Amino acid sequence: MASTVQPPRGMRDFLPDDKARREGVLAVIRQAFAAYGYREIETPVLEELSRLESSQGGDNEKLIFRVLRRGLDPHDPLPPAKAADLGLRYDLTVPLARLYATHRGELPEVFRAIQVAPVWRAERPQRGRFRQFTQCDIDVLGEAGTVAEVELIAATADALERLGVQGATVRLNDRSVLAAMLDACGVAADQQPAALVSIDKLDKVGLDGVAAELSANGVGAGVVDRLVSVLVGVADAAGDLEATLAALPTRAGERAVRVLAIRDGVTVAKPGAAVVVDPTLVRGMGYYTGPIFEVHHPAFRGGSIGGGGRYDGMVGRFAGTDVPACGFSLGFERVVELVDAARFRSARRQVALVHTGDVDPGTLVAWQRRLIAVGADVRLVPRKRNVARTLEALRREGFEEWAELDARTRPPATSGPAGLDLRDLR
RNA sequence: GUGGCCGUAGCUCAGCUGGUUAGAGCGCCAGGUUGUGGUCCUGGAAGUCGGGGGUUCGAGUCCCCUCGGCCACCCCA
Repeated sequence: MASTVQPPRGMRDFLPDDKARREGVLAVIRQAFAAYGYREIETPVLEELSRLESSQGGDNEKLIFRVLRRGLDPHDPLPPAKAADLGLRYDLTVPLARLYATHRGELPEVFRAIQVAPVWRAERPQRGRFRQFTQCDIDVLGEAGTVAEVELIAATADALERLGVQGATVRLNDRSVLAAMLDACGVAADQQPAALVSIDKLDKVGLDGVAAELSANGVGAGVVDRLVSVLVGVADAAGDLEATLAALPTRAGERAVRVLAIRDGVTVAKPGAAVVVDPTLVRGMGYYTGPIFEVHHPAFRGGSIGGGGRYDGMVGRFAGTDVPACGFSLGFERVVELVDAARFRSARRQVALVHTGDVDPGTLVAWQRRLIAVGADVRLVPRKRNVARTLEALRREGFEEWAELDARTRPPATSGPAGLDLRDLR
């Protein structure tokens, strides 16, 4: 093992190469979003627990890292519920709603926000899943129309396109379609949440698996049969829009108008975009109220690289009056993995000054500053026994040019026109 | 949160059924060699065998606990 000293479980250090790549990807995403008139905001990493916990964050609420109150008496331990009053955010949507409620008067009527920031969930880590990870969110607050959804999807598709990520598909659905579907099949209201979770696993456990889980949850056989036949119909439609709609119960089909409007909108706005209407898409967050969407990529079977939807009820919980809201979140850690190991290197010349140990520090840094002044990034590197190996390592870091300095190298002029000197820069 | 696999020098790994001062390659350092530099030779530094308990005359090797990584589930980005 590398070291016994390690970062906390599920959290990572980023070395220069990783960091450069991540920042490069982030810059592209930010530009793609900013191009649609969105502006970046930032909120504290901590929010009041009561806000994090009452916002229908689904299972994520169980994964909150809680922060102990200050000044607790260690000899008089309180139950966890009373010992903590703040928690690390598990997503960026809840803090955004809070920010909006706090600053509504200072914000435009329709507010478009970018958020690029870490969130925390106390999950069991594995590939593409961490306890601290970065999300890239765009949200539209104050827009009730489907233009919000169309724009969000277009912007997200743009970001992926700019990054050269191929093969991503956006799946679209609407919570009300799901609800109508379950109603029509006779699923009792109190069984619907569990039923949704089961349906969500369709692509993983298959029809039989879903049916078995529904039965296990106490859904009657007749109801399961009806639901399964709907799901079979959807599956047989194989993505064909008309066939998919025809497979739905009438009332559910009627509820699909918004989804269809969004799909049509995206198709008109961005003809190449891969958008698929999928009545079995569920999504875990409880706060979604209408259209929902998710980005899938073959590299993450079963998982998504992003998702979002409309959450018209949440801002009202904080602000008192309802404000329509809709957002899309890209899972940065997963997106980064899909981006070609393209080098996001400095545009400036990267120069190494390989020097012997007998050059005095002032002279060394004077040379360094002279090169900096004419547009290079310059690193001082002590000369070692095997220079060739040193140079190879530098090249891997992006230092393509180098010059050698020893005590006999004449000091640079401290003034006057500076050109990139040490003409034998190699 | 549940289950499985794994954890030996900076890196990649070897250490058979428990037995003397834990090894190799690469890298690193020093000296020499070489057509002033990715060669070769010699020597050297470097390991709490993830951590803690236990079994044993004796544990890197067995048992328990713990930390961390990976995988599946759960769920999600």
